[in-house]
Amino acid sequence: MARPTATIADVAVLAGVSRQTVSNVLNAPQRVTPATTVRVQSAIQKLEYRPNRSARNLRARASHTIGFRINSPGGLGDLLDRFLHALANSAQAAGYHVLLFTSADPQTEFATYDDLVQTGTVDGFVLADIGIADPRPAWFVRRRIPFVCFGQPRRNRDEYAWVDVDGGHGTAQAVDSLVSRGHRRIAYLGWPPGTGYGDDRQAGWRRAMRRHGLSLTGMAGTCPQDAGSAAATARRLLAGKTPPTAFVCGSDTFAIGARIGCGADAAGQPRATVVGFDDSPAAAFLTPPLSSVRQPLPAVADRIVDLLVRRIADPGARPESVLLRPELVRRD
Amino acid sequence: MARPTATIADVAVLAGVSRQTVSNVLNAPQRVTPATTVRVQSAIQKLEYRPNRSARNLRARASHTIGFRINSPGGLGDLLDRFLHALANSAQAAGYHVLLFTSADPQTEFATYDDLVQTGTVDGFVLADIGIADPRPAWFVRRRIPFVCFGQPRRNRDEYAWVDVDGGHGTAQAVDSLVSRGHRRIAYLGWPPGTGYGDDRQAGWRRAMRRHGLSLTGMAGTCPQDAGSAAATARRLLAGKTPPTAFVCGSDTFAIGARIGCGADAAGQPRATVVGFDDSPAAAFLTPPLSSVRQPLPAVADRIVDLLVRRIADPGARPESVLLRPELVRRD
DNA sequence: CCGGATATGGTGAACGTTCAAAAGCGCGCC
DNA sequence: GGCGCGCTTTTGAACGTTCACCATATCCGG
Repeated sequence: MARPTATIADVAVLAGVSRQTVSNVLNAPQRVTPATTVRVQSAIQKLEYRPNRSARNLRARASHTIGFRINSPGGLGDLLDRFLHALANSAQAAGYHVLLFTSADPQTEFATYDDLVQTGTVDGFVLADIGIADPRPAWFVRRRIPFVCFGQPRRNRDEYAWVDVDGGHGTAQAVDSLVSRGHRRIAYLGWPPGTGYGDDRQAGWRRAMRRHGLSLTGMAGTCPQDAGSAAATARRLLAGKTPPTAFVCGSDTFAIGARIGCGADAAGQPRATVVGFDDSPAAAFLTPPLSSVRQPLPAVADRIVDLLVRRIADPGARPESVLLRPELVRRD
Repeated sequence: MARPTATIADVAVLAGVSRQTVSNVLNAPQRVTPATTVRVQSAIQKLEYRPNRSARNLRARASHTIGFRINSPGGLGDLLDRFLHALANSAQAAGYHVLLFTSADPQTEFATYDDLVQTGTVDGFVLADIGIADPRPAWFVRRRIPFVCFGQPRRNRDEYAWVDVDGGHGTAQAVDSLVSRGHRRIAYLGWPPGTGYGDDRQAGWRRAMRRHGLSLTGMAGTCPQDAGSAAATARRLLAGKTPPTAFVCGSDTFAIGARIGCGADAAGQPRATVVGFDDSPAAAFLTPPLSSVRQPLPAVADRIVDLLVRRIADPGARPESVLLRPELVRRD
C-alpha cells in the first residue's frame, strides 16, 4: 500500500525486544521463549513485516535463487512450460526462486553463467537440454559452480548431479500394454540416433519387443520431430510388407504425426493404435484421446531442487543422481 | 573459480582511488577523468570484479527484477516459452531479470504478489492470460504495484498499462491473402465467445469478409482449443451446403485440427487451405507448411519491459499502452 | 591576485539483515 | 555461598554497495 515497509528494527521496538530476537523468531524459533515468540509474532502481524530479501541475501552471501537458461526453440518442446512450473513450485517450497536468463550467442554463454554467479544473482543452475557432448557440465565442475542437470549427461555421468526419467522403461511399458491388448506388430517412431534420451526410448521399445519374442524388422522409423515428417514416416512403415498395428512414439509430436499418417477408417477410428510420450495436454484432447507416457515432472523438479540445494550447501560433496520412472497413462 | 570474489574496495585499493570513484566509473562515467577511468577499468579487469547484486539492490531499494507467474496449463499455450524467452531477453537488455513464481490456489495468489513486493524480491510484474473479468489489474492499481499486462484488459483498459497484438488485424490479413488467391468461402475456426483475444480475431475475420462482400453464413465454427475438437468442427463446416475452401484459425492448434479434419486428396494435398495463428514452430514443419499469423514477440517483450521500467520509476504516471500489429507469414 | 564557479575525488553513513560473541539470569551442585 | 552450566537475549560488527556531503584542485573574469 505504498506505506513505508516496516523493518526488523520496527518490529523489535514494538515487541520490546532486540533485532536479533526478532531474527531468531523467524530463523531459529527453538532459541526463543514461547512467550517472546508470541509477542514478536503479533508485532510482525501488526506491522505486516516481511524480511527484506536483498539484505538477507547480502548478509547470508546467498541469493536463494536458481538460474535457468531459456533459449528460443528449446529441445524440451511443450514440456518446457510444465517443467518450469514444477521447478518454480519446488524451488519456492525450498525457499528458493527461479530466475530466467538468456544468452545470445554460444561465446557469451559461459560469460553469462559466470556473471550471474559472481554478481551473486544466483546460487546455482539447472541445466536442461543436455546434449550428447555437452561442454557445460565439465565447465561447471571446473568452476565449482553448483548445478543439476535435467536429463543425464552422456559422458562421465557419475561425476555430475542429474535427475532423469527412465525413458526406456516408459516405452517398454507402452509395448507391454499394447501386447496385452493383442498387438504383435508394434512400430517405434522417434528421433534419429544421437539425442541420448531418444536412444533410450528406442532401446526400451527394442528390449520389450525382444522380451516378448516379437520381430523388429520394418518396425523402426526415425525422422525429425514434427508432425509432418512423423506422418510421412508412419505412412512409409504402414506401406511395408508387415504393416504395424500400433506405434510407440518418442514424443507426443511424433504421436500426433502418426495419427495423421495412419488416417481413419470408415467409422472414423484411427487405423493403428498410437502411444505418445510426455503426456502433453494435447494428448488428452485428441479424438480418440492418446495414451501417453507421463514424465513425473513434479517429482523431477523436487529432486532437482533437493539435489541443487544440497550442492549449494556443500559444493565439494560427491554428486548424486536420481533416475525416476515414468508412468503410462492409458486412454482407450 | 571459487576465488573469494573481489569487492569494490579491492578494486579501489589496486587502482589507488576511493570506493566511490570506482562506483562512479561504473554508474556515472562522466564524473571521472578518462585517465582515472582507464586505471580503474584495468583494475576491474585484473580482479575480475563484478558488483554484488544484493548489495546494490539493498542500497538502491530496488531488486531490478520482474516477476512472472507461471501456472500449469496456461492460456498462452505453446506461446509461453517463446514469450518467456523474449521477456527474459528484453529484461536483461534493460538491466533487469525475470523471476518465475507460482501460486497454488487463488486465495494465496494475491498474498504471493504482496510478498514478492514487500520482501523486495521484485519491483513489478508482467501479467499474462488476462481474463475477461480479471480482478488482478484493479487490485494492483489499488496497491500501487507496478505492472504491465500482456494482452489488454477488457474493462477500463485505459487505466492500466498493457501491450497487446491486434489479433483482428492478423485474421483480416489472412482473409485478404486468401481472397487474393481466389478463395471466396473462407471459414473461421476459433474459440467460443468470451475470451477477448478470440473475439478480436473472429471480429477481424468478419470485418474483412464483409469488406470483400463475402457471405458469413455457415462459415463460423467455434470449439475448445484442441486438435480433436477442431478437426470435428472443421468436418462439420465442410459438410455444409456451401463448404469453405479455406480456414482462418484462432491458433495453430485449431489450424492443425482443421488440417486433420479436412483430410487429403488423392495427391496427398489438403482439401482446404488453412491459415493458423501464432506461428508456432510446428507450423513451419507441417507438410505442406502452414501459413500463420506471427505475433511480434520480441517487440512485445521490449515494449512491456520498457513500460514496466517506466512505471517502476514513476508509479504515479498515467499508464501507457501499446497495440502492435502481427504479420502474416505466407507459406505456400 | 582574488573570489567564485566547476570539475574531480574522498569520507562517513546508510540500506536491513544475520553472525559471533558476550551478557544476563535462573538453577543445581558441592 | 560460590561456581559452573544451560538457556535466552542483547550488542557490536559485518555483508558490499551507493547516497549525501565535503574537500581539494583548476580555471576564469575582474
